[in-house]
Amino acid sequence: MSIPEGSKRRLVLLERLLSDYSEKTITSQKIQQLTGWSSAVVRRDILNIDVKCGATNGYKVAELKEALVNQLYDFKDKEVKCCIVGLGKMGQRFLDTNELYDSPFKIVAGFDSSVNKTEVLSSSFPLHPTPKMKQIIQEEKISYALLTVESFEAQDMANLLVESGIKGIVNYTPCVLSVPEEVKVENVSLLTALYQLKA
Amino acid sequence: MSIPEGSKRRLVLLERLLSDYSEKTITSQKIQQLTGWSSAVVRRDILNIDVKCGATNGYKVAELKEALVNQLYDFKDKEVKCCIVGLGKMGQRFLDTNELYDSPFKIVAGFDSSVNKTEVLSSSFPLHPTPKMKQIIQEEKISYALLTVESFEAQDMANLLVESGIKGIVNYTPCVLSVPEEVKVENVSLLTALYQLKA
DNA sequence: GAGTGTGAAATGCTTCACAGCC
DNA sequence: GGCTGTGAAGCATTTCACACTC
Repeated sequence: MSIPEGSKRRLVLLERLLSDYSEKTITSQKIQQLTGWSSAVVRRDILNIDVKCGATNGYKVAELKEALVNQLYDFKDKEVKCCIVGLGKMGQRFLDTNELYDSPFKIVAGFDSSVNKTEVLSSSFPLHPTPKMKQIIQEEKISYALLTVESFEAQDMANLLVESGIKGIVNYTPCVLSVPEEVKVENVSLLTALYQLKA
Repeated sequence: MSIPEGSKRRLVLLERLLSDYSEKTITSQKIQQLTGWSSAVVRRDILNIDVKCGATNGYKVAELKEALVNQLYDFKDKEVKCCIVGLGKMGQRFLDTNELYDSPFKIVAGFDSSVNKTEVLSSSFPLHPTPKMKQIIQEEKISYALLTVESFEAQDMANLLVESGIKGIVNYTPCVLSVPEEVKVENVSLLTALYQLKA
């Protein structure tokens, strides 16, 4: 049984929400109040994951959260490897980020076409020139990429990532990437986000 | 006539796509190839905006793009004002960004709870302590905010933004924000994006 | 009694298929 | 002839409403 797209999007956010929810239980109405999704939608969404933890007085937060994590994400590997592609200003900010601290995700490599960048910059993980990308992604079994290159090379780098077997791309460029269906893309460029808000 | 949610999301991306498309015309099939949306969906989406520019040999790119911009966004003001809320590491990177260069959006103010930050940091736009936020957002008619504070104060700052009359928030925190229906939120935190990819 | 879990109805979105147009 | 524009059918999601559980 595959979970519908919209439902999945909400469930991921629900998991995020529960991560900093301090009560022991939560009702679908409370979730409605916090998120704006109708309580009926919330109950349907939760029906999509295989859990019975809410027969009365709302859902048990801990159980619900655990079920979400188990069924939404498949974390048999404790560590999910990521890499940065593009070490200009946009990419450099991830060199010493702690945004992923305490999460299953970990940045394990950086790439840039300019050898200058990869040699001069320093970080807690190795930096490589682009020609080594495919080899390293495959050897290290890197799952996801942060695409932080300039627009003009965004699609080329995306192609290279696809060819390397990447599973998903967090797209920091304002470009619309063309990738095969099995590769997922999340568009997070500031410009695109602002256009989405305004529309 | 209000454009459905999913359709709107695609149309914004279509506008982005056309922005760096060099041919004079484009067919729905070509768009399908580039984006993965079926050509029928593309034609339906375009039906939602009021334009007839494709009777043969595909759509005229220039006309289509113009119609998209006109009907998706309401740019009677040439400049759409934005502000940064939170001037820690996450926010500082926007102090000298050129990501919005050549776009209608412009960052015109920054806020932080620490007077230390607002006085020491320098940027091309003024930085203010949080207590002045409401006043300045209203005086300057700021439409959108980039929320780059730490998680623990994310919801409080969101509340303050709502109270100030903000129209939308680009949410760089991994928190799920509770805001009234009329305020839009785009979630672009790295962590949330990675979870969305994995689900 | 309050709130979930879930058939069944209502709605909305996507696909189909084809007439019409350049 | 190729491609759009669009009714109508098909499918998916959301809402409703209520039996059921604690």
